[in-house]
Amino acid sequence: MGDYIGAAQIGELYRLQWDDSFFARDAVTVAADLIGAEFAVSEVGGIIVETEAYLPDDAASHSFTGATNRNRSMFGPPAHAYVYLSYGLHWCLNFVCLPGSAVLIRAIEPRWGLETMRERRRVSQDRLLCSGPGRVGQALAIGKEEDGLPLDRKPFRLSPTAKRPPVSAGLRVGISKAVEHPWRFGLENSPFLSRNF
DNA sequence: CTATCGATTGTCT
DNA sequence: GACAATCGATAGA
Repeated sequence: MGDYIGAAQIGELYRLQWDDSFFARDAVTVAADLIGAEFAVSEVGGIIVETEAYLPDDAASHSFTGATNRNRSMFGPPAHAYVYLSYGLHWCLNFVCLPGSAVLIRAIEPRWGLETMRERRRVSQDRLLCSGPGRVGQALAIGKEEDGLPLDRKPFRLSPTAKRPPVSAGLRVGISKAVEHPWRFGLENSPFLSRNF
């Protein structure tokens, strides 16, 4: 537990603390603060460039109607993974924040393990390796086994950036309920976004 | 570039 | 039985 001070209060000298206290906050704030962070699974990964927040009181959230077998880890401790299967095909990764809330990792700028990612993804351009939540799951080999694992230990590596990057905000993608909230965040003008803002 | 559509299966009503 | 926090292919402008 630490003395994390919100980014808004101390500007560029933020993220003094990178532990449970970072995630035990409003998921919308966490989603914005994660842009620019380094993230890897077994040494394969890069820079988080796109996220979305999902809240307990949010009709688009898997947690909206309460705890079930699928969303159990969303109600577990913060700073753990929540992994679900999307459309019966794509494994998607979230970081759990306060109970019933999480941040979906939507895109990563590939930086480490590029060859491994290319073998797993088999796409023509590197910009397509991790530009979408399902693509992130495939490139980083996320599956059911990662559901509920703590983020501060292997196979994960997560670390802050030295300074706050320019962040864009917009509407969340691919949902049919609670569409009006601007809870999607991205690294401004990044070529590795799932789509532009 | 945008629009549309099929794939595929765990989960919940 | 319906639906889904998606993706890739394809057709057309």
